[in-house]
Amino acid sequence: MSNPKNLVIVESPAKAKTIEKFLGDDYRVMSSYGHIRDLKKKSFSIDVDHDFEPLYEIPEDKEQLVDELRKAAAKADTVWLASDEDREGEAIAWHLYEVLGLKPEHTRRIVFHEITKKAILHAIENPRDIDLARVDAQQARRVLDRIVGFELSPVLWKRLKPALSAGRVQSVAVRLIVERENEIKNFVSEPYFRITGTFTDAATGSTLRAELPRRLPAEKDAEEFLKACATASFAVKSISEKPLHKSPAPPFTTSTLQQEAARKLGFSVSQTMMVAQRLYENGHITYMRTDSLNLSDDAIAAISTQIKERIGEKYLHVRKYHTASKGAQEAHEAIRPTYVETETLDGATAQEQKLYTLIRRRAIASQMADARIQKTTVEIEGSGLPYPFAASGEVLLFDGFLKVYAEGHDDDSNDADEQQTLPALHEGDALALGSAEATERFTQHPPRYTEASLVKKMEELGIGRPSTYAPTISTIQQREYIERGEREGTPREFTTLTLTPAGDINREVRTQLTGGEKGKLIPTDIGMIVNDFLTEYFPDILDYNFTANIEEKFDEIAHGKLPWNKEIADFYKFFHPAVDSALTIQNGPKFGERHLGTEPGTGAPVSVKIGRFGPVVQIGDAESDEKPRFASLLKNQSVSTITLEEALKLFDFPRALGTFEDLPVQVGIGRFGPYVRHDGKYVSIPKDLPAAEVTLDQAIELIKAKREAENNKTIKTFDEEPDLQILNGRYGPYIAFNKKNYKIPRTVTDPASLTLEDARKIIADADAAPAKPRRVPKKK
DNA sequence: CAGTGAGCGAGCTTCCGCTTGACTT
Repeated sequence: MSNPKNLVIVESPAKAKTIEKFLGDDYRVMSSYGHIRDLKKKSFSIDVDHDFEPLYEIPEDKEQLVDELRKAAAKADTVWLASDEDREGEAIAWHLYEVLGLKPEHTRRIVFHEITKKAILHAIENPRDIDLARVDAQQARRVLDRIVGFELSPVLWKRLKPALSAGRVQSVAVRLIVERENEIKNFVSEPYFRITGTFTDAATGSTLRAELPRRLPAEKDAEEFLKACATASFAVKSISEKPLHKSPAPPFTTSTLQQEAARKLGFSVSQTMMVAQRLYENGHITYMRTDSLNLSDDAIAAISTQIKERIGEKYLHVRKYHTASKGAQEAHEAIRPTYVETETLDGATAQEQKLYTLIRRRAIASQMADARIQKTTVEIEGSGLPYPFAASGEVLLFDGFLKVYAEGHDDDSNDADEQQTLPALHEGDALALGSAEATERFTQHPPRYTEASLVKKMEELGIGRPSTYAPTISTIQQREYIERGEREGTPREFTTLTLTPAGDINREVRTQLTGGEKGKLIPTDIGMIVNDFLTEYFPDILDYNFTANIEEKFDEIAHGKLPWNKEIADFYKFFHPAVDSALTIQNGPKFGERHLGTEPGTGAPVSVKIGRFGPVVQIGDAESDEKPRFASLLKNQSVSTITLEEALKLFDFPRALGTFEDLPVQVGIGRFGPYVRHDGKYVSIPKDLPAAEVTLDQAIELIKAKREAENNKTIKTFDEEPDLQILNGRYGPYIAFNKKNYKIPRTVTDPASLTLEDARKIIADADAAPAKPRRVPKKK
């Protein structure tokens, strides 16, 4: 192997591979894989008494890498530190410099914001020194986060429950979700009526839909209005036309990619990042953790060619986008395809192809012309009616960027009026009413956050970075501060009034599903109580503007106007005393504890609070002679809403119901919720059946159903291979073998017909298939 | 995904931001 004179170090190995191609044999390109040194993992590692000096260490899993970098650096004449130009990148360069023992005369710091040959060569010709002020800003950021995290978390352990956590970013994310939930709880939904009608142009016979722009508050108003419609004569009162321009959205950043992939592809935030990572590693897209909207000149040129050749010259409109989001550091480009002309990826999974197509179309659309739309609004007046109807229609004059890409919307309301094309009309034209209907609607509470809309909000507030959005969301779920909702929605009745041709009102009550919570983020009891605690004792840290304000200080540090440890000292002066006072437990109830009353008979106090293992009801107290008794809350119960009656019922378990087949039947509550126990077997009680009210008959039903399922479980076994079974599971038939389960391909219509050879082949194919995508590690 | 089924506990837990593998559940 040749011995290159130059060593270039970048952060990402995929980037290293690309850059190596641009530089000649004289250059070796290696990757640092992000940070190579950090504060010690387990200890506080900040010397508060000596200017907050940080104690750094090389994490164990980085030692080998650092070793290799050291060796390569020793051999090279010049080491080029090419980490990103943001705060973290500058710090990485500095840590490399320190750890590798580099000398100024052999070291160059270079930066580039796009991975093009031109940009790299330009960077090599324009080296600079490490920007120590910027490094200090990073140290301040790092030290502040450690102080906040490692001083706040133990307060929670002591005051609420062990193993909880708090931090500058995660605690604010939880706060957003808790406060939204409180808004929803306090929201009073009010019904109103919306009137729609269809009209026919008396002259031409063409029809149009119109609606009353105002809501009518009560059913009787709606009814009166409809009745008046029956006898009214209608005519066009006015027509207004206005041209609209719609501009394309900028190319993707991490946060907008996560939002669109959620809306259009149904991906979770972490799923999007995993798929994007694969696309990046395979060279299909640029870096996926970015807050930049910038596209390189080369990319714009390639996209322009693509638009001119494939879509048409009049669709081209070159645009430069500038980042508006708070705290953006723009070390990279926006997310775009590396080769925009590539439409279909070879060997990509369906998910990869879908995400790639989304990225590609969005990037292309960002360089396309505005769409032009003619919007027409027609007012329709009815004689004797207090308010006119309005009909609106859109005509697409020029599709522009919409030809390739239209951005998704968050609102899941079904109020969105579909567009129609209006017939040609003139003022004064007489119209005949075809039908008219009043529909009851309800004012909507603000929507719960989804993962993606939470990311959007976090970005607006400047909390978190592209590399941390997905991990933060999984942290607050692992801590059980929030959970993803599972409910499909609850049915709600609404009234419709229809005007009949005879002029009568036809009243009908219908049902719709409302308030679906699938995938929405909902705070748990622990999340709410931790948030109450933190906002009470640490309002400054939980302030939505805390990060934005402190970022201004970091900027001053980065510009050399403020020593970093001075800033940290100022912060610590107010923060640490707050920690001390939050640690002091005053006498009285535990934080978040609610007293529900007393137990009938004994008179012992009954309270509910967060215990060592989560929400728990306690009867009695430690001071009395009787030992207190405990019972955990059920999944659907909450510390804030549980009643004394419900709490007492939890102590009825395990409850004997009687006997079945001469053996006792019991109802108990286990780790996974309520269950029926009989003959050494357990049967889960369905969620919609209150465990406290299960009767013996119901329990026997459940036991029989379980037996039935057991009987149907085995589809086929093989004498030659007893370990291999074809079974019927909750999700259909599957093959069980060696403690592992295998999906049966859809092409097999009758699993019972599978032979041992068939089954073995399915197993072999599954084992040979590429490793399954990594799953988010579960909490231990 | 494919099944589970305590107990209020003695030695732990925790931050944010950079970046990818190496583990078998």
